[in-house]
Amino acid sequence: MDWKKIFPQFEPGLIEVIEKEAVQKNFKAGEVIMRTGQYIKSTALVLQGQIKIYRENPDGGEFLMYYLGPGQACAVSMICALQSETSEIMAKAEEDTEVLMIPVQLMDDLMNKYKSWYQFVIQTYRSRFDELLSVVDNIAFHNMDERLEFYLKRHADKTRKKTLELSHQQIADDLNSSREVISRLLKKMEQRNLVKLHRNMIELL
Amino acid sequence: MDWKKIFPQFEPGLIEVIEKEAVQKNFKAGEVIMRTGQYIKSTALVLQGQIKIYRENPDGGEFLMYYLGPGQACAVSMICALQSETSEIMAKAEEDTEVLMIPVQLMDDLMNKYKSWYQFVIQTYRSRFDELLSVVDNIAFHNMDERLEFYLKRHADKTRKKTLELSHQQIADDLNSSREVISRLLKKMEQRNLVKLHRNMIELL
DNA sequence: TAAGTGGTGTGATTTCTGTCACAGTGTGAG
DNA sequence: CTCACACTGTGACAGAAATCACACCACTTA
Repeated sequence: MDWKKIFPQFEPGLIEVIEKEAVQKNFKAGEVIMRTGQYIKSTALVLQGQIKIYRENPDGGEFLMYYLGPGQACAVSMICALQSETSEIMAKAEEDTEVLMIPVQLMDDLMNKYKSWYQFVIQTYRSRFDELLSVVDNIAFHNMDERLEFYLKRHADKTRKKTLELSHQQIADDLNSSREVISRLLKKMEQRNLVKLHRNMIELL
Repeated sequence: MDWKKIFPQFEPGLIEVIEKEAVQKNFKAGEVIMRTGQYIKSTALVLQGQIKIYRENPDGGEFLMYYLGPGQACAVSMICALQSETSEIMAKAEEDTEVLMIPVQLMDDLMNKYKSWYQFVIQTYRSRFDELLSVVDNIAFHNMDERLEFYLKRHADKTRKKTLELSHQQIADDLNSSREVISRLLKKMEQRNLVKLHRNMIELL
């Protein structure tokens, strides 16, 4: 896998260090990559696939915030002042996924030595921040029907498919809602000719 | 006003630049400091007072995300790749407030030259990010009664007063709810002996 | 083929929230 | 003092969403 093509902005020295220190890991679709509360040992650069980033509630719920695709990275793990910080978020593979794991001990050094890394971190933090702002918009200002439409469109975008292989229960979990509510809203969308419903599959029109 | 005491971590060279280039501004309580969509011309360092940061909805609503106090800074304005970016948020003075305005043109330069500035930016971004995560928690997992309690406690913390000078309408606006709902929930809190209600004032017990 | 499992459709009910309506009540301006 | 106005309390109602209950269907496995 030629990961250098996915991060073309990285400078030669940086590439060398990553080549030496980073480890590639693969995850199957559905696998949990990072749990809430777990110690952060490395930063993940996504090479292939899609990762979903969740916020978890102590008493049971989970809530999908955003996706990470090829060329993107987990913002939270890039700036760990302490070595012993724990994760505020949960990450799950949406598709089969390849990531490059870089030990957090290197972060400070990379930031100081490699301008291209520094810019990557800054840009990552900024775009994740903006994404969080739209998440807040979504739940603060919109009802479940609009949030569902947004969810389906985004999922189609990220997976580059118009037929979404999702059960109503999975959608309800991601939106922190309940299966019945989602089923009913989807039926309404079908009546408005926005989607066509099948078993374990939703077709966007 | 001796702002250097509020940012003791800044190194001498950085202090010199800020001294030369920054402008101090004062805002009265209630005044809007930055509007959504406005061009960002400078980054604000808070010296005194409290600033509330809002997310706005195109059709009317606003939603309080977090506060900025002395020693803190607006994360969004610190990393402006382009000179011509517009603000994604709205900022309003909660109390009478003093801020130091640093032109955004200097940002790149400061980041490269002054390690203490660089660390300040990184740390600012990180804490604002964490704060946004708890905002998401709040609205994704909690009902209005819990959100109201959180709101009151935080307001008391930030203003360092146990008697909050707020009308029910103001609270409703900050929570993107309605006055009647807040009135009723406050009454319930009063019955549970959590607060005592007065005109334009809420006493925390 | 029969039984079991997970996914889906749908009604009934309840809780939470937003909206409308309106009545008091404290405060400040004139 | 009195009038206007903003703030507060409350009832009635509507809609959104969660929950419970149950029927039905598609697919797998024995």
